[in-house]
Amino acid sequence: MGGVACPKEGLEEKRKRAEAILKALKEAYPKARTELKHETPFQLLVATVLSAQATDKSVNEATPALFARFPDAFALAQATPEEVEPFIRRIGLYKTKAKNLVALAKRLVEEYGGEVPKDKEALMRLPGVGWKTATVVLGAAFGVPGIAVDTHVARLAHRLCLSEAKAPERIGKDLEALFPKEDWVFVHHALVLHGRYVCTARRPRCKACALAPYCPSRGAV
DNA sequence: ATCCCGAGGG
DNA sequence: CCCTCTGGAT
Repeated sequence: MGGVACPKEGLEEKRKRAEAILKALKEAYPKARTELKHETPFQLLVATVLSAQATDKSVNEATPALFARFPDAFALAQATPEEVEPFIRRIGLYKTKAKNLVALAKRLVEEYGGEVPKDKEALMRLPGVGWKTATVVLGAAFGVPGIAVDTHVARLAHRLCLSEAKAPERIGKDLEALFPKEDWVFVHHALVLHGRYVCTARRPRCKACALAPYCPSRGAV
Protein backbone atom coordinates (compact mmCIF):
# COMPACT_ATOMS: atom_id res chain seq x y z
CA MET A 1 0.00 0.00 0.00
CA GLY A 2 2.63 2.52 0.99
CA GLY A 3 5.11 1.16 -1.56
CA VAL A 4 8.07 -0.73 -0.17
CA ALA A 5 8.86 -1.03 3.51
CA CYS A 6 11.28 1.63 4.62
CA PRO A 7 14.85 0.45 5.16
CA LYS A 8 16.24 0.51 8.67
CA GLU A 9 18.35 3.59 8.60
CA GLY A 10 20.33 5.57 11.13
CA LEU A 11 19.38 9.15 11.91
CA GLU A 12 22.64 10.45 10.45
CA GLU A 13 22.03 8.51 7.25
CA LYS A 14 18.50 9.86 7.00
CA ARG A 15 19.72 13.41 7.58
CA LYS A 16 22.21 13.06 4.74
CA ARG A 17 19.48 11.76 2.46
CA ALA A 18 17.25 14.70 3.43
CA GLU A 19 20.09 17.07 2.63
CA ALA A 20 20.49 15.55 -0.82
CA ILE A 21 16.73 15.70 -1.37
CA LEU A 22 16.67 19.39 -0.42
CA LYS A 23 19.50 20.13 -2.84
CA ALA A 24 17.70 18.33 -5.66
CA LEU A 25 14.44 20.13 -4.87
CA LYS A 26 16.19 23.50 -4.97
CA GLU A 27 17.59 22.70 -8.37
CA ALA A 28 14.32 21.35 -9.75
CA TYR A 29 12.03 24.02 -8.25
CA PRO A 30 14.22 27.08 -7.58
CA LYS A 31 11.23 29.39 -7.11
CA ALA A 32 8.68 27.04 -5.58
CA ARG A 33 5.72 28.87 -4.12
CA THR A 34 1.95 28.59 -4.11
CA GLU A 35 0.28 28.41 -7.51
CA LEU A 36 -2.98 29.75 -6.11
CA LYS A 37 -3.89 33.11 -7.66
CA HIS A 38 -4.17 35.87 -5.08
CA GLU A 39 -3.39 39.55 -4.52
CA THR A 40 -3.75 39.74 -0.76
CA PRO A 41 -3.48 37.52 2.32
CA PHE A 42 -7.28 37.48 2.45
CA GLN A 43 -7.50 36.17 -1.10
CA LEU A 44 -4.84 33.59 -0.37
CA LEU A 45 -6.82 32.43 2.67
CA VAL A 46 -9.99 32.11 0.59
CA ALA A 47 -8.17 30.29 -2.21
CA THR A 48 -6.57 27.90 0.25
CA VAL A 49 -9.90 27.10 1.89
CA LEU A 50 -11.31 26.44 -1.58
CA SER A 51 -8.39 24.15 -2.45
CA ALA A 52 -9.42 21.46 0.03
CA GLN A 53 -9.97 18.20 -1.89
CA ALA A 54 -9.82 20.15 -5.15
CA THR A 55 -7.17 20.83 -7.76
CA ASP A 56 -5.74 24.33 -7.56
CA LYS A 57 -6.29 24.51 -11.30
CA SER A 58 -10.03 24.43 -10.68
CA VAL A 59 -9.61 26.97 -7.85
CA ASN A 60 -7.67 29.32 -10.14
CA GLU A 61 -10.42 29.13 -12.73
CA ALA A 62 -12.99 30.23 -10.17
CA THR A 63 -11.24 32.85 -8.04
CA PRO A 64 -10.80 35.70 -10.59
CA ALA A 65 -14.57 36.15 -10.89
CA LEU A 66 -15.05 35.52 -7.18
CA PHE A 67 -12.46 38.14 -6.18
CA ALA A 68 -13.80 40.61 -8.74
CA ARG A 69 -17.18 40.41 -7.06
CA PHE A 70 -15.90 39.98 -3.46
CA PRO A 71 -12.39 41.51 -3.32
CA ASP A 72 -12.00 41.56 0.46
CA ALA A 73 -13.48 40.39 3.75
CA PHE A 74 -15.84 43.38 3.94
CA ALA A 75 -17.43 42.55 0.59
CA LEU A 76 -17.66 38.82 1.26
CA ALA A 77 -19.13 39.43 4.72
CA GLN A 78 -22.10 41.15 3.08
CA ALA A 79 -22.87 38.15 0.88
CA THR A 80 -25.06 35.13 1.50
CA PRO A 81 -23.77 31.60 0.85
CA GLU A 82 -26.30 31.31 -1.99
CA GLU A 83 -24.70 34.30 -3.69
CA VAL A 84 -21.25 32.75 -3.39
CA GLU A 85 -22.16 29.24 -4.55
CA PRO A 86 -22.38 29.97 -8.31
CA PHE A 87 -18.78 31.23 -8.29
CA ILE A 88 -17.37 28.06 -6.73
CA ARG A 89 -19.78 25.30 -7.75
CA ARG A 90 -17.37 23.60 -10.14
CA ILE A 91 -14.74 23.28 -7.41
CA GLY A 92 -16.81 20.76 -5.48
CA LEU A 93 -17.83 20.69 -1.80
CA TYR A 94 -19.34 24.05 -2.71
CA LYS A 95 -22.17 24.26 -0.19
CA THR A 96 -19.88 23.78 2.79
CA LYS A 97 -17.23 26.06 1.35
CA ALA A 98 -19.67 28.87 0.52
CA LYS A 99 -21.12 28.77 4.00
CA ASN A 100 -17.68 28.65 5.61
CA LEU A 101 -16.29 31.51 3.51
CA VAL A 102 -19.12 33.90 4.34
CA ALA A 103 -18.91 33.04 8.04
CA LEU A 104 -15.13 33.36 7.86
CA ALA A 105 -15.36 36.81 6.28
CA LYS A 106 -17.84 37.99 8.92
CA ARG A 107 -15.49 36.86 11.68
CA LEU A 108 -12.52 38.59 10.04
CA VAL A 109 -14.52 41.82 9.94
CA GLU A 110 -15.90 41.50 13.46
CA GLU A 111 -12.78 40.29 15.24
CA TYR A 112 -9.75 41.27 13.13
CA GLY A 113 -10.70 44.50 11.33
CA GLY A 114 -11.08 42.61 8.07
CA GLU A 115 -7.45 41.44 8.14
CA VAL A 116 -6.05 37.92 8.26
CA PRO A 117 -4.65 37.18 11.74
CA LYS A 118 -0.99 36.12 11.78
CA ASP A 119 -1.65 33.59 14.51
CA LYS A 120 -2.13 29.87 13.91
CA GLU A 121 -4.62 29.29 16.70
CA ALA A 122 -6.68 32.29 15.60
CA LEU A 123 -6.67 31.05 12.02
CA MET A 124 -7.70 27.56 13.07
CA ARG A 125 -10.71 28.96 14.89
CA LEU A 126 -12.06 30.29 11.59
CA PRO A 127 -14.69 28.12 9.87
CA GLY A 128 -13.19 25.91 7.16
CA VAL A 129 -9.65 26.50 8.37
CA GLY A 130 -7.76 23.60 9.94
CA TRP A 131 -4.11 22.96 10.68
CA LYS A 132 -3.05 22.48 7.06
CA THR A 133 -4.72 25.64 5.74
CA ALA A 134 -3.50 27.74 8.66
CA THR A 135 0.08 26.54 8.19
CA VAL A 136 0.02 27.19 4.45
CA VAL A 137 -1.38 30.72 4.83
CA LEU A 138 1.08 31.67 7.56
CA GLY A 139 3.99 30.45 5.45
CA ALA A 140 2.93 31.79 2.06
CA ALA A 141 1.46 35.12 3.18
CA PHE A 142 3.63 36.01 6.16
CA GLY A 143 6.77 33.90 5.87
CA VAL A 144 6.14 32.05 9.13
CA PRO A 145 8.22 28.84 9.00
CA GLY A 146 6.26 25.59 8.84
CA ILE A 147 5.79 22.47 6.72
CA ALA A 148 2.10 22.02 6.02
CA VAL A 149 1.14 18.46 5.16
CA ASP A 150 -1.48 17.82 2.51
CA THR A 151 -2.17 14.74 0.42
CA HIS A 152 0.96 15.35 -1.71
CA VAL A 153 3.39 16.03 1.13
CA ALA A 154 2.09 13.02 3.07
CA ARG A 155 2.46 10.71 0.07
CA LEU A 156 6.00 11.92 -0.72
CA ALA A 157 7.11 11.80 2.92
CA HIS A 158 6.03 8.17 3.00
CA ARG A 159 7.55 7.18 -0.35
CA LEU A 160 10.80 8.94 0.50
CA CYS A 161 10.75 7.29 3.93
CA LEU A 162 11.18 10.63 5.67
CA SER A 163 8.23 9.85 7.94
CA GLU A 164 6.14 6.80 8.67
CA ALA A 165 3.59 8.73 10.74
CA LYS A 166 -0.07 8.91 9.73
CA ALA A 167 -1.26 12.11 11.39
CA PRO A 168 -0.40 15.13 9.19
CA GLU A 169 0.80 17.19 12.15
CA ARG A 170 3.17 14.38 13.07
CA ILE A 171 4.47 14.05 9.53
CA GLY A 172 5.09 17.80 9.57
CA LYS A 173 7.12 17.50 12.77
CA ASP A 174 9.16 14.65 11.30
CA LEU A 175 9.95 16.70 8.19
CA GLU A 176 10.74 19.84 10.15
CA ALA A 177 13.29 17.84 12.14
CA LEU A 178 15.07 16.93 8.90
CA PHE A 179 15.28 20.29 7.14
CA PRO A 180 16.65 23.73 8.11
CA LYS A 181 13.98 26.07 9.41
CA GLU A 182 14.64 28.66 6.73
CA ASP A 183 13.75 26.04 4.10
CA TRP A 184 10.51 24.76 5.66
CA VAL A 185 8.15 26.86 3.56
CA PHE A 186 10.14 26.09 0.42
CA VAL A 187 10.15 22.36 1.19
CA HIS A 188 6.37 22.39 1.53
CA HIS A 189 5.80 24.06 -1.83
CA ALA A 190 8.49 22.06 -3.62
CA LEU A 191 7.06 18.75 -2.37
CA VAL A 192 3.57 19.81 -3.45
CA LEU A 193 4.84 20.69 -6.94
CA HIS A 194 6.83 17.47 -7.17
CA GLY A 195 3.83 15.44 -6.03
CA ARG A 196 1.59 17.20 -8.50
CA TYR A 197 3.78 16.85 -11.57
CA VAL A 198 6.24 13.97 -11.00
CA CYS A 199 5.58 11.80 -7.94
CA THR A 200 1.87 11.49 -8.69
CA ALA A 201 -0.44 9.26 -6.68
CA ARG A 202 -1.35 6.88 -9.48
CA ARG A 203 1.58 6.54 -11.84
CA PRO A 204 4.69 8.26 -10.46
CA ARG A 205 7.25 9.17 -13.11
CA CYS A 206 10.23 7.64 -11.39
CA LYS A 207 12.36 7.68 -14.55
CA ALA A 208 12.06 11.47 -14.72
CA CYS A 209 12.40 12.00 -10.97
CA ALA A 210 15.29 14.06 -9.67
CA LEU A 211 14.81 12.51 -6.22
CA ALA A 212 14.98 8.91 -7.42
CA PRO A 213 18.60 8.37 -6.27
CA TYR A 214 17.47 9.12 -2.70
CA CYS A 215 14.09 7.37 -2.83
CA PRO A 216 13.68 3.89 -1.31
CA SER A 217 10.37 3.51 -3.19
CA ARG A 218 11.64 4.30 -6.67
CA GLY A 219 10.22 1.98 -9.29
CA ALA A 220 8.18 0.08 -6.71
CA VAL A 221 4.95 2.03 -6.66
C1' DA B 1 -15.64 6.82 10.28
C1' DT B 2 -18.39 9.60 7.38
C1' DC B 3 -19.92 13.36 4.72
C1' DC B 4 -19.29 17.05 1.52
C1' DC B 5 -18.83 17.07 -4.28
C1' DG B 6 -17.51 18.54 -9.10
C1' DA B 7 -14.14 17.57 -12.64
C1' DG B 8 -10.31 15.43 -14.95
C1' DG B 9 -7.20 11.31 -15.64
C1' DG B 10 -6.41 6.59 -16.58
C1' DC C 1 -15.82 2.67 -14.14
C1' DC C 2 -12.62 4.07 -10.05
C1' DC C 3 -9.18 7.24 -8.22
C1' DT C 4 -7.53 11.67 -7.02
C1' DC C 5 -7.46 16.55 -6.02
C1' DT C 6 -2.70 21.43 -1.31
C1' DG C 7 -9.23 19.04 4.18
C1' DG C 8 -12.34 20.20 7.65
C1' DA C 9 -16.33 19.44 10.64
C1' DT C 10 -19.39 16.25 12.72
